Amino acid sequence: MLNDNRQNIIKATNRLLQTHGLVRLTTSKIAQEAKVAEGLIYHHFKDKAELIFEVVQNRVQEAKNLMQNLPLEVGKRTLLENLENILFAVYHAYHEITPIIYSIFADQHLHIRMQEIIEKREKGPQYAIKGLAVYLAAEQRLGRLSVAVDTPVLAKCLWMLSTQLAMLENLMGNKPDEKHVRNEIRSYLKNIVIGIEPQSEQKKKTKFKKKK
Amino acid sequence: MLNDNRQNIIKATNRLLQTHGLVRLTTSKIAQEAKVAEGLIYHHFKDKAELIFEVVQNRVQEAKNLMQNLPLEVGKRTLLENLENILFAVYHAYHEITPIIYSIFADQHLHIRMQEIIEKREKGPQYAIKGLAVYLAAEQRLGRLSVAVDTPVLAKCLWMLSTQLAMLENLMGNKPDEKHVRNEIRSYLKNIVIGIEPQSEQKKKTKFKKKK
Amino acid sequence: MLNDNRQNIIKATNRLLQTHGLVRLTTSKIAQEAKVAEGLIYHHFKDKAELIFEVVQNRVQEAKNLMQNLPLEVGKRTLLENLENILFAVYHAYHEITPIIYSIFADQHLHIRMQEIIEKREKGPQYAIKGLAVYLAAEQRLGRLSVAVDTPVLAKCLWMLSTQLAMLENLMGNKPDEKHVRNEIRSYLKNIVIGIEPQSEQKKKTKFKKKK
Amino acid sequence: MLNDNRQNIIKATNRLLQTHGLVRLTTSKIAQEAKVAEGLIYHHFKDKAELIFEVVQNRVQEAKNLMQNLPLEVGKRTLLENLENILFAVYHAYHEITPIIYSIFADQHLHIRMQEIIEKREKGPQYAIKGLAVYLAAEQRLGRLSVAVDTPVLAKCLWMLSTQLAMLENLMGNKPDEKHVRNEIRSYLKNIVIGIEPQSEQKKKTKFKKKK
DNA sequence: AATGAATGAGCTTTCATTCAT
DNA sequence: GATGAATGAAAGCTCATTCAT
Repeated sequence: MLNDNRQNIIKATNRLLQTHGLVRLTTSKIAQEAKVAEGLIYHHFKDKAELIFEVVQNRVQEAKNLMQNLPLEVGKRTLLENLENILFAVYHAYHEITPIIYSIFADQHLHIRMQEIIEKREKGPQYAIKGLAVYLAAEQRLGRLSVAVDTPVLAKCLWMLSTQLAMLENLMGNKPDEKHVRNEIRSYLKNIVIGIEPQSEQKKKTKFKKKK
Repeated sequence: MLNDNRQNIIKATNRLLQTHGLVRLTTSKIAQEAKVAEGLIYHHFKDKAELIFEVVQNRVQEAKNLMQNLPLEVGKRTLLENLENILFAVYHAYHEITPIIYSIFADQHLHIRMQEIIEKREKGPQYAIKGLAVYLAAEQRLGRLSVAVDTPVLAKCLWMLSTQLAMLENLMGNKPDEKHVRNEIRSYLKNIVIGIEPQSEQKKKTKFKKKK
Repeated sequence: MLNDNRQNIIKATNRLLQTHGLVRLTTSKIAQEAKVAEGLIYHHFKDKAELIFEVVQNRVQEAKNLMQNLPLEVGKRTLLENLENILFAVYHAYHEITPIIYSIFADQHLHIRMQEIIEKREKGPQYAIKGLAVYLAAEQRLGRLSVAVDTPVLAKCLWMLSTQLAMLENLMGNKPDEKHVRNEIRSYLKNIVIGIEPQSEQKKKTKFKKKK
Repeated sequence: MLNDNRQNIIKATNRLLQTHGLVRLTTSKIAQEAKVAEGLIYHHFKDKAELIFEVVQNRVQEAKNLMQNLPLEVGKRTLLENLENILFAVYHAYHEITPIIYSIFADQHLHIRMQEIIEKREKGPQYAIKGLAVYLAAEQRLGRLSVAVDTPVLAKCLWMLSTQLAMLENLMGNKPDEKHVRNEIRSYLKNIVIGIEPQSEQKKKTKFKKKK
């Protein structure tokens, strides 16, 4: 309860970062959005930079957490179906977060400070991707994914495609549209991951029967 | 000679955008960097936004031009070698420009203004990718790329991987290191594009029959 | 006490408007005159226009209030003596305010904004004149003013003469000099209002018959 | 021909003063309106103040000239008809000019400079009114105006009413509407000048017969 | 005479931060 | 903890004026 207002301020800042961006984000707007007095911000945070930093950090952590809750159903359904669902989840995890995380590029100070954290606290993408790599390795062990595949690299590529899609959609100002996004993802998977499924005759037969 | 100072201002703005970010970009710093009076900025540009806008537009156009000069050696070398060179070129085209473009997320005003232009002047990614798609189609016609591949989609995926790599390197604060980047790209191509080269006749037959 | 500085700013602005004119009125001069920080102006007023606006409105309201406290001694002294005192009071109410109001012609933005308020809040001259018209009607009922007179119109004319006199004195740079002003007013009344006092019965009869 | 541009600048300034006011009048807008280079203004005028001063002075002179071309038809029609026409002409002469002349109040410097001119060159209202006073004296000599009237004072009053009406209409943002203005003027004349016509029986009879 | 790029002082406004309450 | 008035430095921008051409 005592920290109620601290959370209000963080949430208000997050909301404003999302909707209006870092550039015109003022302490007075934050106070207004959080329904507290402007001065209170300085009881809870050293300065505005620290507040923004906390918000961005929260969201980076959040992205990592979301990556750890991917719908990883090892051995179930087809691999492509699973990947589609996973990439869709990744897309969703990043679509909201992207504008805030990328705000970092707008401020060298914030950027440098975040770089340190990313390195020290293992908050970088490589750590967020781990779960996906583990999943792919599991499928590989089950024989549902070609052994020729380097699973951490594939995991990274899939993550990159999903997050870049989220970023492009944001850049275009598009609101998330499930159908459109799923179509995009499916088209990537169809054209890129053609070779990653094991090529032995039996398996292929089994698989494509199921698809029908 | 007449537009000397106009160009000086644009170049100075680009330099500061690169080194200090959008948030710390002030008209007084720009004037100082360009060695002109602050008022002159407003003789050549309606306001600060228009100046930033022109810089971003120039750089986007530059990237687009670079995309049209990709090392597209159809039929020569191996496909993977060619793709590696191409993705490396794309990476280079976007490495410097990425932080600037993403900065725009941080300023709603600029963001909205940019979106309009992107739509009107066909400056979006889709147009930058065209050349790459044409190349892939040519290789496909030569039988060096599986006919199962949808070339525009593959082109988009390769572009997304290259640009997202550029973004990640920026996020980590890494300066462009050819060896490192080429290794990354090669690992992507190896793990992802495994299936896009035409396989031995038997396999292809089996596979494509099933797809139908 | 809480609004102390707000009032200081308003008073300082009024003083500067009076002494230096609208063109030379800067926020920095206002802050200096009010002995506050320049930024405080924007804590209390949306912008400079709103501040000026409030000052003008205050003074217009003041003039209106003064108009409602005219020395209206119905039935006492002679009509001309009363009118002289009234017009002198009107002159005084407007002498200071005239340059400020007329300054507004010089700024289209302020002018348009003022017009809206004048219409909405009934701050125009017509409302200031009401009291004078009521007085004249009272004198008319007492038989001290010709029934041929349209009292609202006469009230308006007397108000116009007084305020225009105030304006001319300002234009000439004359400081208010009671003797001079009273002489002027007396001369107007003598020459213009000759016919408004009821005349001998015969004349009135003749006249009003003819009017019908 | 050589002074063509000088005149263009003066006319452009006058137009802008009329439409947009003194406050936001810039040399760049003037140059644009006059279709000359900004620098040219300083070949023809010492500075911006001198240019504005010349324009205001021109218009004051113009008002004086217009006052000398009033429709003074001595002995013709009825006195009230003549006065109505005269006041209407005065109104017209001042309606356009008023916003520019009163701009003086917005700038103390301009105000002080104009005061000197008004005094030295006899450009003040008193000189503009002369013609009207002469007309009234002529009518007085013809017996069409009571000998009790001090003609210069009456002339001044009539001028004040007309110009104040012009000023009020401007303040309200009303465009000149002949019907409305004539009604106003007529109402002033009816209620104020009741007594200025000679009161002998014969004359009154004659007059009102004619009116019918 | 005419141009318009260039200047720089000064304007209005914004905003992170402080502090008395 | 909480308020919001107050600060003052610095931001974006305007504009009269100059000057090389």
